[in-house]
Amino acid sequence: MRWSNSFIPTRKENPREAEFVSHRYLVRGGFVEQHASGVYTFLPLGRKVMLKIEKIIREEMNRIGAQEVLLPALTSADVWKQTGRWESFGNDMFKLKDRWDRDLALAPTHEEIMTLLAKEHLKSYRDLPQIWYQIQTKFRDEPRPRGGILRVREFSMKDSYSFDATWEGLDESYEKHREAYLNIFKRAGLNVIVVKASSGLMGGSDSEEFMVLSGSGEDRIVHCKKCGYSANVEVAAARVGKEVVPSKFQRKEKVHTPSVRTVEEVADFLGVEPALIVKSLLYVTEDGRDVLVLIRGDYDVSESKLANVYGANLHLATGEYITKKFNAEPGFIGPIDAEVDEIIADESIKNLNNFVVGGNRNDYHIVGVNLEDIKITRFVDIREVKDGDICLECGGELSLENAIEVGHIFKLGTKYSVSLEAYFTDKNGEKKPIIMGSYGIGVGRIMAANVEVNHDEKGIIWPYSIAPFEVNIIEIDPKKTQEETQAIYKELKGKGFDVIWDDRELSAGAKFKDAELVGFPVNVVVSPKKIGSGTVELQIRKTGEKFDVKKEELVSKIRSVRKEL
RNA sequence: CGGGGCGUAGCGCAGUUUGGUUAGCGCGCCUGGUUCGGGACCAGGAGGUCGGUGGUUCGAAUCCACUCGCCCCGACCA
Repeated sequence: MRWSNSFIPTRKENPREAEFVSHRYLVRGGFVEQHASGVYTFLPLGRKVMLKIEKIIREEMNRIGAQEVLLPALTSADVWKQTGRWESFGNDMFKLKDRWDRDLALAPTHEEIMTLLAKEHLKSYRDLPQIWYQIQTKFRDEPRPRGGILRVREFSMKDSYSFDATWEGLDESYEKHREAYLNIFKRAGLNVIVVKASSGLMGGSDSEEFMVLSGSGEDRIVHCKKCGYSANVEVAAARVGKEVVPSKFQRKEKVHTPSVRTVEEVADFLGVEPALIVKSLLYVTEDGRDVLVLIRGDYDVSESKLANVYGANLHLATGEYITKKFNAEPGFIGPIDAEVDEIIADESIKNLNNFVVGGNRNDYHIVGVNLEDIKITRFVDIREVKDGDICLECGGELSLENAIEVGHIFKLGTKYSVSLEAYFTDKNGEKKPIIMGSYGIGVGRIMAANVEVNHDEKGIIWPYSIAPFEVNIIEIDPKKTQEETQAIYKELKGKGFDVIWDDRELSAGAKFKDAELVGFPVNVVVSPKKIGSGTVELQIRKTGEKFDVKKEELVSKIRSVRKEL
């Protein structure tokens, strides 16, 4: 491809709205352009990168015996209603009506549609196992799109689904995907860590996420440097890190604490550490039961963990509700004599003695309280892990880091096959629900995460495998070296390199800047001076190395150097 | 949904506080010429319903109301 004939609209300046590195560079490099909030156009370079990522994905999926299909994006509402996700997705799903006033949805994922296909055709244990996948556009009406292409409302996703007759079979399909995913991310130039995750709206038992560590990520993951334990903070478990100094309160008594509400204020006022305060939070379950949740003052409740105990639709009670129920404002409520349906406690308060709780009366707290003073129904782990907590596996110290989720795999089990009645007949003639898994990769996320991780102040540094072009020929003075450059271009093309030839009538500096911004891994500089003696210059984007190479050795040199890129 | 910020030429911005002739600057674009190893130079040129609607005023990019769009933070942690 000659650059002079290409559509590569690079820009010198950052777009006004772009704050994330990947957003800035992908727009400035002419890869993508914004159409609306969370909706992007892919320009030729962006499209090329996406296709290269897809090629890697297809190769690795095919390698585990998966077969590619393409399901509709425009779907009828019925299936979603059958599995309950018409409601549970709620506003996250783009819903529309056709001219007959029938409900339709733009699919945010495809468990339902894929299960229907399986139901239709997988009737016998002899038909199993199967793995089907597609690479397709998904639509999710995100409450807040973010970071350019990192969180969008229309995006390309590789999703696959496994269908097995046995639980062992599911384990195998899951393992195959896990391996394939590790290969895919590695080949696409990403270091991922696999973390235990919450399965959320997908349902099912086990799930793991593939995470790329990056400050721009919106997920928080817990990581143990000693043993490698990793989990999304939504599900991570740990031992409390900091022990509490013995309490100075020797007996239980009510203390006047005027206008002292938050844990920090109470701790300050009483002259104790926040860990000695037991926070009381009132939650209301889906069926309207009041649950008082107790947790050590220096910790936060993890609502995703709580949701795993009580179901997704649990919510924190409003201030008015609390005031009405307790006759005390939030900030002064506590577990002693509380009239609620259940009191549960996080394990963090198990070893506390003579601690402080709200007095269930405005401007009062109770000090010197012990566990036997409270009617706790059960202890559960509902605490969000903090930096410095202790690893349950090895006793090492845990740290929290931000990460971008690029893949997620689920053992779904029979949730969808049961609700959509996808049964097969086993060896003994018995009808059984197909056992399923579902597995997703965000194609655009791979692209964006790559830029977040691989860049410098000059621009993007693409890994060789997914670069928009592998080699860029920078011609310093197009009028003087046309024939020689064309010969080099043809040779590289002939040897199978994906190469672009920057033949534009621009100053050398401008071409270098563009090359660095767009991020070609290998640049070949052809100048009148050097070509006379039969040499060209090679520039390696990743290392910044520059060195002269004889024309005849160019191909072999690039071949040897690309292995490192 | 709550909070904050922004919308002026293709892109990035100034001008808005304190209303006043033809709305500026840089980059990009077009024409001609000179250049050609780090975003070249000279000369000439094109390009704007100042997000939209309504209002105040002799007069609105500027003031008021409504509205559309975009970005960032947060979404009840007592």
